[in-house]
Amino acid sequence: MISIFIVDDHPMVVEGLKSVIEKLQGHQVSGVAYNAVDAIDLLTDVKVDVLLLDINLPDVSGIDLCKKVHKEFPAIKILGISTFSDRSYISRMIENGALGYLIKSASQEEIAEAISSVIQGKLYMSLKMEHFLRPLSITPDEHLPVLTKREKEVLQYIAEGLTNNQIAAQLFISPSTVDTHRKNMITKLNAKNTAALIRIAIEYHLLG
Amino acid sequence: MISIFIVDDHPMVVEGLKSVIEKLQGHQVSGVAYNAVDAIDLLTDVKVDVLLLDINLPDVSGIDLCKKVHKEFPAIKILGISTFSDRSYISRMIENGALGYLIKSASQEEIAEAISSVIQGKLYMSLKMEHFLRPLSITPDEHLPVLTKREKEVLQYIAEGLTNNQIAAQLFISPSTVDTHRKNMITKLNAKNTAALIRIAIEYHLLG
DNA sequence: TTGAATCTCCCCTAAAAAGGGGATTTTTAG
DNA sequence: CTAAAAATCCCCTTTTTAGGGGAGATTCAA
Repeated sequence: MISIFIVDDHPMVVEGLKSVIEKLQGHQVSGVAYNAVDAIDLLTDVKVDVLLLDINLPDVSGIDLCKKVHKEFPAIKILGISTFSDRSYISRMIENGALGYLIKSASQEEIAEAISSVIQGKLYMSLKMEHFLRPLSITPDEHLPVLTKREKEVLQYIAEGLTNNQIAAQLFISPSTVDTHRKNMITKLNAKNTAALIRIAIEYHLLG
Repeated sequence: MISIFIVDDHPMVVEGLKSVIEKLQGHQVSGVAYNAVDAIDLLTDVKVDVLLLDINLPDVSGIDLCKKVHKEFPAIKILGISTFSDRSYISRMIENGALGYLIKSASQEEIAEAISSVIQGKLYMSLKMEHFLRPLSITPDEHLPVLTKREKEVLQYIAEGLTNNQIAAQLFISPSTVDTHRKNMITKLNAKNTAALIRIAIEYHLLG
């Protein structure tokens, strides 16, 4: 009997997953939690083989919870759940111990397949999602772009519509420096210009 | 017996809603659809009192479907379903005939209450959401900016990083025209420049 | 302590966008 | 049919960004 634990703050999603899983032979839902704190508490008490973990939780981010669970309960196989828009998060969850992810539009078959994959220790990728990630982007070296602290600050102001001069005044640095940061970010994120930079940054959740 | 029809492209959400509704006395799920086209087809055949309609559909936007259903089946009470992030869409759905909305994290009680509210023709607002909308923002005069079809096209290209000249070449129009569209959008969305335009447009879900 | 990353700053020129203005045609909805 | 909305196009000047280049100072981990 495979025990599955669900963490998601949307009761609807939890219900849906539960009803799908309980139709599967040899699977049972051993518990659910609607937030990270409850999840950690409950995981110490019940036997869990597979953890279905939503990426957007009310208290802690799914990424952090993923990390924590992976560290404290290394035997538990983690499957991320998310919507389409969370591409960048997913890679991060995989970097933090998840064995795969499911999109919320997954079919019953996909859910079953995902669970049996991770039980065997295999990586599972939701098919519809795969072509959204660049091929083999699961390799740890190819990852999402990293902006420095200062760059993020500058980015924030750019997104608000400030010019280099105005940002410089805010940060008490030279406009040239702001310009350098802007140019570096455009290069890092492979953007054609500032407008595209903002779009890409938002896609990657780089903007507060 | 109240007949409920569910439109959502996430099977999990559909399952969850279904299982919640079927626990309620005097309610039945008379059908489900995973996209707008199927929804319209099926609605002509079955008796439907309340339509639970997701805002993000794969083919048409929930807004458009809402409009269409409200026009063609005025007797059907429409309840929008969404996640937190879709604030702006919700107001638009209400402008287009929806009687309320539910967030996906709604409890069984809230779902039941929402359905009975709209059956009585009352507006239902998911409590957790209410304070996210500015008070009384349901009034039809206070609304989110509307971009024209052409403007959205131009916006799309801007977000990809094309310049006025490049966009003009794509659309077979003059660069001046593209520039005019850009300026108009900046004015409409009250943005300081193009970078801010992109951010605001994404916030308002104006970008595909 | 040494090298890499980050942050800082400057030069140059060309291109693009911003901020005004006005104006015509085409579409669309009443 | 007609008025409003949308789409088209142009002028002007100034500001900002893009695309190159180089380079010193600091911070931080190996």
